[in-house]
Amino acid sequence: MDNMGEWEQNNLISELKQGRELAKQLQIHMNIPSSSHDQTRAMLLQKIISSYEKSLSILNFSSSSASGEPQITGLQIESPPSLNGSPRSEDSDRDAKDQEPKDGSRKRKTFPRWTNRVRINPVTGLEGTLDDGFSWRKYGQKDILGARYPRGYYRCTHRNVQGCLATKQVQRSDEDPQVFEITYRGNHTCAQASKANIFAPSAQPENQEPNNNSTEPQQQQQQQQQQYYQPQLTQQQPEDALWNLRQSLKVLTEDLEVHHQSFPPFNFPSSSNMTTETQVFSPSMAINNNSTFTGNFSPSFLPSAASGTNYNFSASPSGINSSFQNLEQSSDLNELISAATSATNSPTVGLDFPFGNIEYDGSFTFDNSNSGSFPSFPKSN
DNA sequence: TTCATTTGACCCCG
DNA sequence: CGGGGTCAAATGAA
Repeated sequence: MDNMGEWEQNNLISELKQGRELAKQLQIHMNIPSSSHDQTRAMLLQKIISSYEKSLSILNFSSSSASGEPQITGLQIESPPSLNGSPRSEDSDRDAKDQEPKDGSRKRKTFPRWTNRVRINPVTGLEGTLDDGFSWRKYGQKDILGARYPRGYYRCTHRNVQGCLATKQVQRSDEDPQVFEITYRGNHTCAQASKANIFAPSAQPENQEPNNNSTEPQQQQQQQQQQYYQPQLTQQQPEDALWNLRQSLKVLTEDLEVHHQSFPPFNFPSSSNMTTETQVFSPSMAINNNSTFTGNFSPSFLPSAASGTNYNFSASPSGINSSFQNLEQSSDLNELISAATSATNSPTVGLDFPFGNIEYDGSFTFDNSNSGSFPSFPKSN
């Protein structure tokens, strides 16, 4: 905790520097007309915004947490240990809990968590967003007291292999069935994160295709969707331009994050998210001008987005919408959701999400609860 | 065959 | 003790 301040400071400084650099680059690019540079400009702009957002969020957190809670940011740092060592598999959770006692505080600390609320618009039909571009594997579903819809539990597909402890919970809002609350815990430490974030081609294990830089996200989403709606798709490339944009956007945020995080663990998605969300929609969108995107770029996963990418470009076929509605009515949505959320790798084919577009509600929340202490071990509860 | 989801049981925390 | 979260066997899909 002591370090937190320092850490935050460093992050803040690096964010600001980053923003400055990006602004300079933007300035340079402003003078260059070609369309190809438009993208670059958009990216830079997005990055700059992200940078500011992060900076602000860092400040906010620090001030807010004053009381003693460490910040999310800080927390994140800690988590890595587990990762580094030997990745534990599922069992680890329990074990971890047991083991924790060392420090003295045996609270089970959880990772920082933040919640995004995503709204799906049946009308528009884009999709998206339930997934953040990461591959998630559903490991449970539970009916929650007082909640009409069950909560789905997801963990990173690479947990066992890479020790990625990121998890998320997806719950549909009672009041507004079109709204889903996605709670993320922990950040991705797996290769996905880097991939997703970076759009550089990286060699990746598993299933990615060489073609797209970051295909994963797309793939994932689709897969899920596929299960329910479609047979598999193979990956395809979405519209290049859009695609690039998104990627770039991601990259940006991620980039930033990466910087600070020298440590593995968490990026603060939230931070980026928070601000980002606003940014994302408006500015970036505008910049892009894609009719396609339209709202969809959803912020949904800004948080994770930072890490992942989502893309849903899809031109969604009309069919989806209808299906979506149906689902909605039935309770199938949940399933869909889960599917959506957990993506594995799916190819992108467009469209796929039954849901339609998702919009960011704009709300997201952080839980600092855990911040009180860091667990040596990251598992969530 | 491999991998993901489903689902009931189990465990821990409050 | 109850609820939330996780495990893991069973099942299904590709």
